[in-house]
Amino acid sequence: MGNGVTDVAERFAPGALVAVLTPLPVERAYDYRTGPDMALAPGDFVEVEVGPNVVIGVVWGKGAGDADAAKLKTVLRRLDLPPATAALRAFLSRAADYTLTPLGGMLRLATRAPDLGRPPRPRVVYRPGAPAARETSARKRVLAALAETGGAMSAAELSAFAGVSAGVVKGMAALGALVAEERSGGRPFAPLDPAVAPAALSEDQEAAAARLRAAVAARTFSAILLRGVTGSGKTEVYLEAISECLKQGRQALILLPEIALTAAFIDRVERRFGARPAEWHSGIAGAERRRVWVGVATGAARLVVGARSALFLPFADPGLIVVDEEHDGSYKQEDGALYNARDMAVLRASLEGAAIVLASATPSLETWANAEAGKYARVELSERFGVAELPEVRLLDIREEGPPAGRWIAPALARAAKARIDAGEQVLFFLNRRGYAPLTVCRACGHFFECRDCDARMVEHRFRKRLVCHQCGRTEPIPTACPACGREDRLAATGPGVERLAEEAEQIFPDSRIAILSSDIAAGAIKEEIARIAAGGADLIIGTQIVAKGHNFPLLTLVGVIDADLGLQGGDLRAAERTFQLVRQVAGRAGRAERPGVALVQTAAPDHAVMRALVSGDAEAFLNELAAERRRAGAPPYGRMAGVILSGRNEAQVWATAEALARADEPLRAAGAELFGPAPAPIARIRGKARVRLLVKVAKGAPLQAALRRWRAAVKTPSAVRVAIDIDPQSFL
DNA sequence: AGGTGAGTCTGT
DNA sequence: CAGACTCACCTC
Repeated sequence: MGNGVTDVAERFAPGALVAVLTPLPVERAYDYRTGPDMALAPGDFVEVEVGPNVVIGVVWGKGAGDADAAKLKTVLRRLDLPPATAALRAFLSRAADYTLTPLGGMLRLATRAPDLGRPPRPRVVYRPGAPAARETSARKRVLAALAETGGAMSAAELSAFAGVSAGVVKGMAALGALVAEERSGGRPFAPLDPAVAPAALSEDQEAAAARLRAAVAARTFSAILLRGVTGSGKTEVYLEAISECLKQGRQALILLPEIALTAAFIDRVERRFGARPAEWHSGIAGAERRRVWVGVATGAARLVVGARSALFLPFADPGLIVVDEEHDGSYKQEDGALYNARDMAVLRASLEGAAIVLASATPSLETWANAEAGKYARVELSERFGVAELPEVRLLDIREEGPPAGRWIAPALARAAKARIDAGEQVLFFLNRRGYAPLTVCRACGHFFECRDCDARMVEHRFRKRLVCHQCGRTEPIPTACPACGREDRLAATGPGVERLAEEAEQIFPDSRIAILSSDIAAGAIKEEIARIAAGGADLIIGTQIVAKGHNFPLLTLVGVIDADLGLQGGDLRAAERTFQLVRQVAGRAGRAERPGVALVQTAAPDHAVMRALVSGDAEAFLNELAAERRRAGAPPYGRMAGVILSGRNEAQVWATAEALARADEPLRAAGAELFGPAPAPIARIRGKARVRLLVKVAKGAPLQAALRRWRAAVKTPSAVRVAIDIDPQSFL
């Protein structure tokens, strides 16, 4: 296979040389000797020493035999965990090759759970024992709870389920009315039952569901773009595919772009399948994290709902991966390795022989192009389920009918909003800017506040009474006097943020209930706040892009996009695409119930292709236009790119390194690639580190990674300068 | 990642 | 010229 992954069932006898991969940032597996009384096979989890530390490892195959025999150590022990499957090992290898990440770093992503080397603590569960002397009502409830769930439960589960105190359970155990029993393994995963609440599907949805079911039933790799406008019921449709996958006895994974969405989504799965799926993201920690990891590996956990890191879980036999909101930028991020979870999900599905569903109302150009090229099947949901049309989108040219200076709500928008609120409906003002104002200037001397550590302005957050850097999160109090000229009370907020917008809205709509939704709200409180608003707890919602993602507000009929041009600035390759996706998604929040929705989009560029596409609603034409443009420019997905960001504390050294890399570009030219730069990165300094970027561009199909690897190996770069290579960059920040 | 041993800066 | 501190290097 060329990636060092062995398919044949090799066994390694005591004393044999085995290659063991550890979750350290190293490129390859190291050789160890199999311990006495130890038989190992590829994929086995083991414990080994690396230097002075004991770490977890995976038997990757036969030892290479190239290490100094005197240095060879012996595998300490084989761990009692299900072995890493050949498919998982192949996935880690291929993902490492693709993203230019050390192989060990990929294994680290796949073993991010605590105490994998320790055997799990046995669980004490209770079952009914001898009849109790006195049958109190609390005791009856405990026994009824056991009868109802048909099994044994831990003390904590039992008291919660029966609604009694822990003391009741303890007392019954002491009397012998409950018998304690030790069980190995953690709390079991409740079985998901497809028959609990089958969805009532429209004809359109049923046709789509049938195609997804067939893809899952085929038990081979296939990729499907599931496209449906907001409100078309995509989720119900792909839950049918999940249902089929569960019937096939295979596991399924649903990836969501944000943790904030998982809680509500899990409730929804519970309603459909009668039990909660396993949940995986950075907020799941400790014993629960371990339980899910092991459950996924043994196959006990049948369905996982999680953030991008869930893609690296050690599934025993996955049959379906769903990437919801596949166009979402948060699938591409740095957590140890730079990877796009959507692309890696396709790779994993192909290696696992699984189906993959990429769901979106506004697919990314990459996915759309793959569907156009016939690589992905295309399943469309055209109707909005039980709803009127997609909201009508109208542009408000703020150059002609804009608000007065220092104000952001145009009179026409204010009038429309007032009419809706008076009719008892909800209105949403969307502004993708947190805080009060993006810029604070001294009117006396022109001084403005910049972050000490970043090339970025400090943003005023008036509610918190702080200036905040949105790059590094640093905060400082808002001074009353200008630190440059010392004049008092001359500092002026410039430009809009959601907080300032709320202030303006309060003046226009003094009798309305206004709610702000932004990521500044604590993660735990967001779910309740959304529920409160959805139930009619506010007349006017003012929100950042957090409102664009998957929340339903049934009373909402008017969306006002305050500054549609915001995302178009900065000359980013995907600016137009992202603006279209975001505004369209936000607009789609309006008009869920029988009332049709309207979106009023404030722009100073009404002739821009994005704005025209938003009005016409013709996404297909817009994508065709974008595709033609990218094809001409040889840009992704019709050409390939890699972004290279160099960063370090010493600016001169960072530049010198970038220039040295730029001079040594023969390996790149040999592969037909072009190198651009060095240039200062758009954010030239973050957390005190200077940032310089290079860009590598090559025709589609050229060996980009191999060329990059040769290039990097040819230039010796100082370790004080970090060189991050981003394959298929999403943005150039 | 995390430890080590060499190289380097600071203060005498 | 000693002692602390930073940083490149290695891990089978």
